[in-house]
Amino acid sequence: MTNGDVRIQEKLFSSETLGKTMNENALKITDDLVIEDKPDIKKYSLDGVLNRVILGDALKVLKKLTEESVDMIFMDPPYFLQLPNKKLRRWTVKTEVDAVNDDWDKFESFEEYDNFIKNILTELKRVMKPNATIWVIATYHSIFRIGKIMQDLGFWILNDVHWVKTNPMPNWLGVRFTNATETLIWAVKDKKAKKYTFNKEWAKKFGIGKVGANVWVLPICNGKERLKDEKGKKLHSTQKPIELLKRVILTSTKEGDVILDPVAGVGTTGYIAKALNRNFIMIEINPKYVGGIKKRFQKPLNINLNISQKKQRKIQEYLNLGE
Amino acid sequence: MTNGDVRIQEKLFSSETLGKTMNENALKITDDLVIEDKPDIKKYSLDGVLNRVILGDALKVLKKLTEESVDMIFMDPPYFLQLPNKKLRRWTVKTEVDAVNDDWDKFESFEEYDNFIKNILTELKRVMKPNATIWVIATYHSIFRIGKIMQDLGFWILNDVHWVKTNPMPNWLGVRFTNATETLIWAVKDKKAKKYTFNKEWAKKFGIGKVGANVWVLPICNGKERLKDEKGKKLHSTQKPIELLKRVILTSTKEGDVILDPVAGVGTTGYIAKALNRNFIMIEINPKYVGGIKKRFQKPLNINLNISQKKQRKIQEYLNLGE
DNA sequence: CGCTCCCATGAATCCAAGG
DNA sequence: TCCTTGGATTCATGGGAGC
Repeated sequence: MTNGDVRIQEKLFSSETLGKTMNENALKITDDLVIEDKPDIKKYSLDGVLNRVILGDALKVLKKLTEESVDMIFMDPPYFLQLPNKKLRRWTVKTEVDAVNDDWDKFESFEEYDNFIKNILTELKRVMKPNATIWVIATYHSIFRIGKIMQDLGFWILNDVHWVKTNPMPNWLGVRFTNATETLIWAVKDKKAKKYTFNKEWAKKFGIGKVGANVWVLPICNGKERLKDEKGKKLHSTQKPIELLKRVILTSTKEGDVILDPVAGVGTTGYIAKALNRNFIMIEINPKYVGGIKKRFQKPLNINLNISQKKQRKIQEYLNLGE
Repeated sequence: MTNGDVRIQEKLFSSETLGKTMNENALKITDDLVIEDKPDIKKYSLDGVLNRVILGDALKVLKKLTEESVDMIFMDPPYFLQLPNKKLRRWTVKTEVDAVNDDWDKFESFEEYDNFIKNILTELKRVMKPNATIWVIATYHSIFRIGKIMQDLGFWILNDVHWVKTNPMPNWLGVRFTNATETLIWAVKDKKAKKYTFNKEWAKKFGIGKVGANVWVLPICNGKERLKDEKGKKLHSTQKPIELLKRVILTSTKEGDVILDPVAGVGTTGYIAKALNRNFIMIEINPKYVGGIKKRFQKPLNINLNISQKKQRKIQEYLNLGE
């Protein structure tokens, strides 16, 4: 452990570690980690984008990627939160749009959102190898639309995996159940796809029960793991936990695989991919987030492969029913 | 407890009981419990169908029901499982999995399925009171389509509630995560609907954690609770657990409310509704299932309102992580 | 009657190879 | 594409036989 290393010590998830940090090559990557997409670039070779972050529009960049070139995709798209104050938070930019007519706006917004998802998924399907798999995560605000679009595009759903948060924001008003879950859809390109990667042993370790169930219990991203800006504010509003990506990657990829994240945010996917000896391709349009990724990649990471006894106790405690 | 009573003693869900069984009136209901729908019937009054099972096609019957007349709807539609033709064999005991193979779950295409769901939901929305709520349950095979259609029809989703089964059938070939969940969508008619019924105390009791989370852990329906035909085979391939309906009804209705189940199956919804002093309207097209309902209603039921210590231990045990 | 052992079974989009 | 068959992957639960 060299000076300046800031190892992410997930207190709740530490017992044994992989014993491998990102190697020198991985660290050198930071020099030319980012590629800026430009209109005059017509096509990207796989080698040209491997272990790179492409600063640019997801859809535009995806169209330039090589077909059947990636082994796994993780996508964490905008969630399309419709806020109750009659304003919509759009996924494109952080502007608030007045809802003049609720019905009209709802229809417009759904259609716009659906098209965005459909277009991205269409390109993602194109760049997937025949036996690649894809993960998409969202909450109930949009996961149903996404799943339906995926089925319509011919994706064959393998599982819905439910992330149960041990520390959700309680619903203080008491007007509905506390929303403590996010849903991940895991799918292959089409019904015929066989021999995709599925590491049963990891799945059994992560899922509750003894059968490797489609339910993962883990906390949201906070503490040292959470990236902050210069003002100490969180850099990204929905940064995903390392543990989540660890599970996704370990259950569905092999070492050396190519993992694509088209809406990378602060780059958790690529960061964990690298630490687990996978390759990544990330796309992100927001320079602020890309800056966060660059900073992040300067620091190696130990991934704790096992879940500690202490964490197990914490989770059990959380899951306790009744009084 | 009179002679001949067969009380369902859910061993795992007994500690305190409601102390009320279905009363004499409820039992008398069995005499004229079933109404057969006919083309010459143009309209049903609310009184005429209250606490009755209508033998007929869901869509046709729904069109004849009074608008804005029900407080809550529970729908358990076909899931469109699309199971493969070849049966799955257990290699140890040389038996085959008796998977769902009912005609009612067969559709030609997603389009046909979508239309089926959309048409029913449209009528359901019509008969809902302004502040009524609706529950729809399904698995990943179709829940995404259903949710998307609901949103498009203007339903406003309050929660997705995840039923985690303590005893799912394992994915023993190890090609995907064991599918241990079903998803319930809980929604109001539209975004404007307020003051719908939500009993926070029950929600907190049922959901895992201390915040009333949207995750319910309970076993599938089996044992004495499971209805059998004369050959001892399960009467309905997808009978829902009493405990599930108990939770749905207690969290989202008041005593005296009208609960509609348009695809009633063997009538768990109405049966539990009655035991909890609610009113029901059920629609079911299959005479075999309606026969099951009639038989079922001849026996009173105690609902155990609390979850026993023993069951709590069992659930915790199931949820234990790691080895 | 109680206990143990055995077996059946559950909303399952669960295999691969060869004819 | 359909069907058969070899091979070697599964857990919680409850009923019933047997002791």
